[in-house]
Amino acid sequence: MAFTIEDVARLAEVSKTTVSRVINDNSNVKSETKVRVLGAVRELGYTPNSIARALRIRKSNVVGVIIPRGIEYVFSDPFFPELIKGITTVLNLHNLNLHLVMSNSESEHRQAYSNLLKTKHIDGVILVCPRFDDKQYILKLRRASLPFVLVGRFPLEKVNYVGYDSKQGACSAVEHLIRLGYKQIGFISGSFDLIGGVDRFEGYKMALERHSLEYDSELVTKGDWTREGGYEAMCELLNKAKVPTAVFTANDQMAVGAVKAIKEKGLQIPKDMAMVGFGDTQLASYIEPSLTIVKEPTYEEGAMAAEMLVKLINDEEIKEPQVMLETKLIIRESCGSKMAKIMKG
Amino acid sequence: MAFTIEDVARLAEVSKTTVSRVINDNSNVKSETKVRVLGAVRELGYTPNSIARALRIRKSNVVGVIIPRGIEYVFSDPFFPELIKGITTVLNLHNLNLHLVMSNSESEHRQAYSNLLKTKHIDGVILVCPRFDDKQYILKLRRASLPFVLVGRFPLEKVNYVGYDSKQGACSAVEHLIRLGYKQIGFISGSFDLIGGVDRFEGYKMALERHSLEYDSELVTKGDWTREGGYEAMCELLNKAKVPTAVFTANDQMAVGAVKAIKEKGLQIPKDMAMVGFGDTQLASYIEPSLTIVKEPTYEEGAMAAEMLVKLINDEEIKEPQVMLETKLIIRESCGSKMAKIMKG
DNA sequence: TGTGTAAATGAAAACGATAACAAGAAGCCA
DNA sequence: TGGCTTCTTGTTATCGTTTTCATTTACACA
Repeated sequence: MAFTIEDVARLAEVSKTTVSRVINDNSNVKSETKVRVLGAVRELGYTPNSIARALRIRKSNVVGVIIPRGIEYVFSDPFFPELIKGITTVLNLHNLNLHLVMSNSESEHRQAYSNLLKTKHIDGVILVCPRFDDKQYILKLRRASLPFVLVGRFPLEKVNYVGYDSKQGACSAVEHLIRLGYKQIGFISGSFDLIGGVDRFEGYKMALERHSLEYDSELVTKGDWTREGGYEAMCELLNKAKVPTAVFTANDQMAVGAVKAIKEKGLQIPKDMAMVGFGDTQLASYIEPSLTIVKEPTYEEGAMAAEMLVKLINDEEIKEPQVMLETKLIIRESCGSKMAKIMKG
Repeated sequence: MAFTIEDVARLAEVSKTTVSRVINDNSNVKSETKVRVLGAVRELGYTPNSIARALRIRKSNVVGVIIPRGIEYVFSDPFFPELIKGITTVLNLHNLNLHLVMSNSESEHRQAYSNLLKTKHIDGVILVCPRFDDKQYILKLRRASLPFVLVGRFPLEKVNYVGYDSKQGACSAVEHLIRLGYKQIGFISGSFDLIGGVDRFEGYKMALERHSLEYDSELVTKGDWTREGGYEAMCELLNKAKVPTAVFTANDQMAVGAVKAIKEKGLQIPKDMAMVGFGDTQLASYIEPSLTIVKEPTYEEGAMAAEMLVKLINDEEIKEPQVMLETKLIIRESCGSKMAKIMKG
């Protein structure tokens, strides 16, 4: 069996308390004793039992990360790994462990939540990509007075989150098209159960408004974040009386589907139809033509969310409880902007 | 503060022991008492403190999943999410929690391991994609007599793993090309610090041998799993005196890079150069032409590894400690096999 | 009615650590 | 030397469960 603090104490001929002191704060222990204790620790290969410690100090050094059910369709490409990497990097720095909760159905999701709240073995929670209907769960977290941070903006007072400015990002994408001279700009939206879906739509409208272009619902189709959805949405747009000359899609997956539809129709990108996507998938840079996109700061989101949670757990003050990161427009071939640049120059 | 078993006991006017019995095994409790206890549990919204329980029963219901350092380059696309999904689905079924360890450097990796082994708060470990030099850690796990399962084949006696047959998969890819009539088949390998890198190379050679084609080192270049590496490796192949008419790449990322090199050279796929990749990335299906690939059974790997670990933890017998899953050849456009099929028919 | 067995319950110990408190040793100053 | 403070150490309680063991109650049977 593994050795306990008692074994160390016996070997070093001191009390458990002294051993504990040496291991933890080192306060007021004669250096001679300290040496003896550390020697015993080394000799036995002792490490504290983290569970016993967690029970006593009421702190487990574990944070839960909840990935919502059925979220795969948003997890285009490197989102998930990137986010987790951002989170773990920070957690590792603080010697915190990551407890990953991934649920594949609504009922699993509900159960995961209540387990997390009730079993009391978690110091805090990071909730990834909350949907509107996660509000109930978020309120539960709050009532349980468990520190938590959302990854993704959420429209609730005084809730801590790290998000990126989807609306602004979408707006900049559309403005990019407008600057290039496009006027009939279509939009393939995502679903509206995700905050990002709504924000991107608003960003689209904001850009139009800023440049005094009229919003025309004929140019807008609702997608569902998937490639197939993007394909169908684009087909729909192409069959309308008023066909856009440029399209902004709410994510990359749909953009890829849309590209397929455009090509099948015999149209060329960007000559006949310019495109901007949203996301940070490899896909976007590898299809032909490579897609101009609005890039999400995924790694940073994860890292900052983790940092914020660490502060919450340590009862430090949060200066900025609602962080909005900037998106970045990555210009590639799908808008013909290189040509445009030459024209400008 | 949260309620404890003592509060429930007081409310139900029984002892803690009885409450514990009701919650756990239900043995020998009068149904009348049981009702009273359950009522108290509900009234207080009591759930057991999992840490206290873990301390007492020496079982935490947590399994660690270790993702090696610097592995991103192997994590083409949906590998990581798919694998984790496979793992969590099974763990959820058994009410086990997932503790994710992701290390971004060798030192973090080493530390993560020793933490995991020492802090004794974990019932078992799943180690993803072990590299050859992980052997030391694997031996440590074994010495600690902590149940563990590897995801990915590992050449060590009596070690439990779930892998897929990389060699056979590679072989079938190359045989596919051979069947289509290609004789000068090039190979862009991965690095050899991963077992899969070696296996794929062997599969390549095995296919040649089976069909009495001579192995020619002129047709082989070493890549590094990345797109850039694939690009450069392909350039190298194209500049040799003896240029292959078909190429098998050890993963998709490199295939994509290779495609780029081929196109830049003005060659057409599959007319001038056929291609087969390895992996299960979206990328492969979306570049032009879509890539024929050998698909890894990622979800299944995760699920089966988790199942095996659960059995190990429960001291059940493992009938098959070393599972090799089958890969699947997905035929798309990059080999011109449609034409070939017509010719056959 | 007494006896033996099974069912139902509870008291106390244990899991392995830390915290609160107490107390002895040592140093300082008058 | 006595009294005070500071340093160092140990004893005991505690975190919230489960387990062991003992005890009480219920029931069947002679």
